[in-house]
Amino acid sequence: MLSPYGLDIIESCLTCKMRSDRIFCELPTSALQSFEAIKYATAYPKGAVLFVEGQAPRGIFVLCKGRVKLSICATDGKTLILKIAEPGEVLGLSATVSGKPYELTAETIDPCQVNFVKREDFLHFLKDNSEACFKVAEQLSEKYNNACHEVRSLGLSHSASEKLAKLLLEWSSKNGESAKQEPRLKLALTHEEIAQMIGTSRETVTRLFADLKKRQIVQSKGSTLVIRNKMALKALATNN
Amino acid sequence: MLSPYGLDIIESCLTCKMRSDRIFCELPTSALQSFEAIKYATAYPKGAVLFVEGQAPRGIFVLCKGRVKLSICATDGKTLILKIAEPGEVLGLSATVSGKPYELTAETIDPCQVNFVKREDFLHFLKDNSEACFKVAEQLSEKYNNACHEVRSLGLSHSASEKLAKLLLEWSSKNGESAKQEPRLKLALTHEEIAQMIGTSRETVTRLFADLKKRQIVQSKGSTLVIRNKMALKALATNN
DNA sequence: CTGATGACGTGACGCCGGTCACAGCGGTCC
DNA sequence: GGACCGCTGTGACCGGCGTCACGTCATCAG
Repeated sequence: MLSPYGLDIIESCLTCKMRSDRIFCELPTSALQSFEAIKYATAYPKGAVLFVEGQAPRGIFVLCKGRVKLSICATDGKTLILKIAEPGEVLGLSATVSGKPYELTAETIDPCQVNFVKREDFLHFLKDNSEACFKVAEQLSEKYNNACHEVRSLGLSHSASEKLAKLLLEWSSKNGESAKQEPRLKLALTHEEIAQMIGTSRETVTRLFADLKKRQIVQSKGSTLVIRNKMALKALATNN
Repeated sequence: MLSPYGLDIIESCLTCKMRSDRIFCELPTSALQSFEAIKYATAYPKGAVLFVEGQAPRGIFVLCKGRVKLSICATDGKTLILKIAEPGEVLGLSATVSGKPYELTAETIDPCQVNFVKREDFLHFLKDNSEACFKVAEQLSEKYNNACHEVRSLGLSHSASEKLAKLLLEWSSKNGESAKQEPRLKLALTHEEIAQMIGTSRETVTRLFADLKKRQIVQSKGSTLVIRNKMALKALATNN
């Protein structure tokens, strides 16, 4: 088995060990087999661009391994990071279904393994597999839901500190850490990128972190962040 | 035919004159008939609330006549209007498909005719009608697309004037007015509501309009607004 | 006619946060 | 080692806009 970019390639969806909570994974074997026939298993290095906003949709990208940064970008270069996609997510789905241009840009931030399916093939696949079609609807609902949360965070927050607090709480709830008294999380992003996630400037993020540390709400040990006062952080996230 | 709230009720989807660009309208007759069997034709007065964000999804609301305000709301009462839905739109679709709570609030701003379908019935309908299922996926893609535009507008704009200019251009492009040299549009919303659409305060909207008038970019005649300098407005929408 | 109500208009004030500028501080590559 | 580069930390400045306060105008009930 060749392994470009240091990845262990998952050869077949039928034998994939992750077949649990993934999208096209719980399909009947016959459907999975026809999916198998139209997919292209591909690998990308860190920093590769899967698609760019505004492009005509070529097809879907099922992320099997690695993380992908999803962002939108203004004409002046200002960037907003919407999400860091994790394995199991389907990227470019809505554009592929509707035929409209990709509405955001997808760029790998790890070496990634991706199953690509051409739009034409995918649409035929959906016509023939009503279960898959329903799963697509579910997945799109999920994405819409996320987008609504993003809108809420961007549109209804009063301050940058509120948005940062929300982001930290959201991150801590993704690992099993949220239940703990003092959740820990890895800060895999730079201040610049965090700023782009909450729509503010790099300097502001630096200052906000300094403030949180001074007020003993968080504490950083290298690249891990410990939330020492969860209540205070929640208060910041709901007030202003 | 009874007509509550001054509406002419469209009795059947099969004979509906609007069967063109609507969602469930281009289905084969057999599918339309089973849709007919599960839908409840209902009517609402102005100001009625179809559903509230956070509620468990009861089902979908197909808007046949009238307009519906879609908004999200913060704990402190601050409101963000996402969209004014027009006839043909399906409301509550994503929540009904995913089973998660409605992510926004829908409130009529005209007397409205609505076809309601219970979640359970609707899911069965989708299982049996793969074409309908695909249409749902298309519709959800559309909604996702809209949400992305909203995120872009909220997250990447530098100023309130930029967002207002974007909104006015968007409105003028909805009627056939956009091609004209000096497009006209009806201002059906109050300054307060416009403020809630672009995430700013009522006073700011008033001031922005005053400024646009002073600079001869727009001109108001009663409740209609004339865009006198489209170029300048576009410049405002892209710059800062 | 009069009071109430709701939308619009406008000045004053203050603060959040964007921007610029620069200073430490690891890494990495010759 | 030195040079370079990307990230982080901080101070100074100031402009946009949220907020408060108040005034005007149209509509409407009685």
